[in-house]
Amino acid sequence: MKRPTMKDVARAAGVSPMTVSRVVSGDAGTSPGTAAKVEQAVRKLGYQRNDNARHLRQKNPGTSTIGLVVDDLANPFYALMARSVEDEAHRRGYVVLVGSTNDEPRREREVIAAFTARQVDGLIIVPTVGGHAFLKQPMASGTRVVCVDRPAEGLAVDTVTVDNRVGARRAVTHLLDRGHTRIAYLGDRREIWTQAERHGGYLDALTARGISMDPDLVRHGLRSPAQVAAALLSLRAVTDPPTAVFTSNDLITLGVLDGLERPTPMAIVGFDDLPLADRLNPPLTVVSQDPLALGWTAASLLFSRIEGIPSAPRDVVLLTHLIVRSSGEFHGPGRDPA
Amino acid sequence: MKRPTMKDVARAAGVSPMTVSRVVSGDAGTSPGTAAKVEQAVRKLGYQRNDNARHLRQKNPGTSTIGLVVDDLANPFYALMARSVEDEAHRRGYVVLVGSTNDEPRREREVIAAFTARQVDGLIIVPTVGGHAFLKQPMASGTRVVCVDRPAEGLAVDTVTVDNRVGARRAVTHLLDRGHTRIAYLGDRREIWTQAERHGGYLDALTARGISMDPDLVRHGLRSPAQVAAALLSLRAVTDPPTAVFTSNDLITLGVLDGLERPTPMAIVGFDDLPLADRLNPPLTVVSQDPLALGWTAASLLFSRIEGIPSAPRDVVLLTHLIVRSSGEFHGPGRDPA
DNA sequence: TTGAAAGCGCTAACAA
DNA sequence: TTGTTAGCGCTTTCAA
Repeated sequence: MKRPTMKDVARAAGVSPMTVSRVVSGDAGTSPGTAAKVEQAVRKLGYQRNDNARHLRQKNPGTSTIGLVVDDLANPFYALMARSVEDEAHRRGYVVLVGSTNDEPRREREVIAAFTARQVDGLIIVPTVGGHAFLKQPMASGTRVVCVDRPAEGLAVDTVTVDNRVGARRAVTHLLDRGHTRIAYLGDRREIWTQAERHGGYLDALTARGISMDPDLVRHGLRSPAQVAAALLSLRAVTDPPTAVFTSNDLITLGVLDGLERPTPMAIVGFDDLPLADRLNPPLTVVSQDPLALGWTAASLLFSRIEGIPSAPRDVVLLTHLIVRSSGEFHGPGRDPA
Repeated sequence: MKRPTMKDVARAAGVSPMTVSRVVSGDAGTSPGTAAKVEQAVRKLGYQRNDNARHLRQKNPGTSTIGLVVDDLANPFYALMARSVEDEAHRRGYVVLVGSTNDEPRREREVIAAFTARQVDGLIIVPTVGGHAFLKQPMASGTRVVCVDRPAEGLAVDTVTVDNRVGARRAVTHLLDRGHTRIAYLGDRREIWTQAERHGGYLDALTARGISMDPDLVRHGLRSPAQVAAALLSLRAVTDPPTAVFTSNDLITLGVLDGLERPTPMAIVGFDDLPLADRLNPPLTVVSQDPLALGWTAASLLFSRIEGIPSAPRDVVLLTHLIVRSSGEFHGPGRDPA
């Protein structure tokens, strides 16, 4: 019932615990004969080394454990990122603790505290909206930190993001090119950095064409399908309603699609690609980013820090792509389904 | 640079390490005055307790860490499950180590070994195809195990699955009811329990109608979009080609949709619901299961075991639902797009 | 090649 | 209320 320890193995093999340690850890300096005896005892008892105890004593620092803290693991975007991080970690012999913050600073702090208490060597985090000075303590005592998707307020660390603003601008410009002038913006909380950036790109595009922003067409803080549905409804009720909408993340795009008849009576371009996007009617035009690349880049950065590579914090910006399908086309009122 | 220890705090506060331990762990028996001194020293040094060391000594066993081992964390289905497990774990003050097996027994063993070496209290696993007797050792030494999505070969543990066979049978029967008699089966490796079950359900449905299975219409082992595309192509080339296809998981459904013109020239019913499934042309009929419920059930089972609740291994079977949209309808050859 | 002693950071058990 | 001693399971260091 209790786990066997090295002492148990030592007794069974008739050697000292130190010899067991050497054999189990593959250190040199044991005769083949003794090694065989020890290995047999290990098998017989079902012994496995306790790595927590090991890391406590071992001079070579580190637990070969990292923590990954995302907004929501169930979001396909973060799921892909997580898989990518995990693959790289596994390749290097690390395991990964994972946690979702739900974008709540309090939960983020709880999760991070639980991870650092377990002596993770590093942390890859998608920071929530609040300040992150609380990370300075663990960093000072050796925990490496990399931010991904968004930068952390008040914290100078390696950060991997995409060109959100450019991507959003491109999306909205695409809509303008198709003849739309009444373009709505639907986004999550603007306190979230990516959302602020994308909203900025929306404004950039309008400004470049000399179109003044109409506050009636902008909705922030959409975090649930119900909120998206409500926003959409209210949008269609304004005088001179929008002919197109730019949606600032995948969940909002999904929400809008759910709230619209088919074929879509409003043009739409969304941030984040979606499976099946090309099989909708009309096929969905999107700004796509590569979550696997984000995850891999963040992991690589983290591991090079853990391995002791110094230098000032780096900012890596990956590129987005506008995938033009056809949901951005302009259709006059009274459009007939094709 | 080095992490401060209790000794450091003790020195800074002018007390013994034991007193620090009591304050930090919220144990009774320290005067408010000393507690305040200690807390101040903790803040000044940025001290955080090393929980690995703590768990090593603490009589109360357990590390408040569990491991979650899935086939592929990037698969939305497992991502949802993971989130659900993580939520329940967080609610109970546990953290979760996560790993993907890619359905490779070797990687599964590596991941599980890395987890047990870190003294996880329990494991929730989606077992790969191989035998799992190797789990008996950790189980004997106290690691609790729950299987989810599929049972583990040669291992009697709590298991949470869905009624795969019934669901598949319902899907195929739905197709038969719509007048199809030439129905193809596209599945992943049949060694995977869920796939064998679903294939069984497919056979059940045919048998119930006295239709004999045509081996030309059955493809196993589809694990990539390319393989699915190839299978689809070869299917359409057989004499008397199928008018409908039953796809045995979400990835295969996606692959088939990608390989088909629009509107779909072949009826299709898939296992697993998909976002946007209802907005396709035609809307996709599916057998849906609830990954959140699977995750939550597995987690609840695991935690009750960890808390010491005994009893013989339990098998929990959750229900699937046929969501009828319209991709199952029968259309003669030469069908005109609507 | 092997083992004994000490100690990693913490807490159980006891003593003051 | 506080501190001392011992020891969790392991590895370092040094001696045999």
